[in-house]
Amino acid sequence: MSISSRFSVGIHILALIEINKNGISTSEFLAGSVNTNPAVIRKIIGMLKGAGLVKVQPGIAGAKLAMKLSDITLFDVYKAVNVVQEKELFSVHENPNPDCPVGRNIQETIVPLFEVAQIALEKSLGNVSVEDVVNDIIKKENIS
Amino acid sequence: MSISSRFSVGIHILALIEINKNGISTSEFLAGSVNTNPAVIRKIIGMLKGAGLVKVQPGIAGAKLAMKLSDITLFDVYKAVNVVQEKELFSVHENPNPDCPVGRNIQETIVPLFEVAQIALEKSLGNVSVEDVVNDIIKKENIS
DNA sequence: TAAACTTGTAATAATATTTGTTACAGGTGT
DNA sequence: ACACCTGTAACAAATATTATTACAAGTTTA
Ligand code: FES
Ligand code: FES
Repeated sequence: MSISSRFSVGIHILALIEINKNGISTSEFLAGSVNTNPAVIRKIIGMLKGAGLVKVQPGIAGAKLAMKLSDITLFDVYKAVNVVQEKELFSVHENPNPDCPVGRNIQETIVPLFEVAQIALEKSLGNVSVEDVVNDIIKKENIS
Repeated sequence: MSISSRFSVGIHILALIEINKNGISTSEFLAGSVNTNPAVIRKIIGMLKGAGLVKVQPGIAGAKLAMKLSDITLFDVYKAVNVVQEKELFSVHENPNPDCPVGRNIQETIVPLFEVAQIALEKSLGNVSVEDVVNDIIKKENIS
């Protein structure tokens, strides 16, 4: 199992809008960089827009950032593109046997533990901004 | 996306072997409690055995614990059942465009950040033992 | 106003992953 | 010999992910 690449693509999109800020970032342009279909990009941009991270308008070419990149954390992107439902990073087997002491309690016991772990993950994502990502890309470009 | 329930089933199996320690925990017995097919249980038990968490022998009915439950953390189970590959909790889109400054750097930039988050998750799982799970189940049973 | 281009969105297809099922070889104990 | 178990592989079914195609509706510009 792996968390959908929608997340990494979302980060990619935001970073590229920034780096291409003097140009026009259409879904086709972005798709060329990510190497996927423009419709995929439009769907993800729609999600980023829903979360207030970008501005786009039907008919008008190009997406723009709606916030400072330093205010957008990876956690914001992660939530925006909806790759993991709340409390559902780990799936738990359904319908355990209610006649078994373990079966009738395992879910209630395990779910909160899984939740703590999920929150630890998400907290970590919250410590990094997309600006950090862009700066790292710029640094890597300058060195090489 | 969700992490395979093999993980929760693995925890369930260990807990049930403990609670049924005076009985014989065959794959059929365990399957009845988890509510799945015995072959699924045998496959998972095989993984737990590979990690040294349980003892089973071909032909001999029943699985036994190979370690003290207090020494088995949820992280141990998680690794044993192989629900997430190392560094691959998050998938990253492949083949980004090497002619784009973002495309040619995004992977190298993002992967370490994802890794930090994954480790935070795993560290959290390492803080809880299967014994804690069993104790919680027992507590819940006694109250109700 | 028409043509050219865009976004938003849905329907569909292709692919991959997860889970369950069936079957059976080979081990063990009665 | 028989009944029972584990280990394992092959297969099937159910889900989820990603890509593709198509088109309505908005915008620009010529
Ligand atoms: S059914 Fe999950 S522990 Fe018994
Ligand atoms: S950022 Fe992923 S291809 Fe440009």
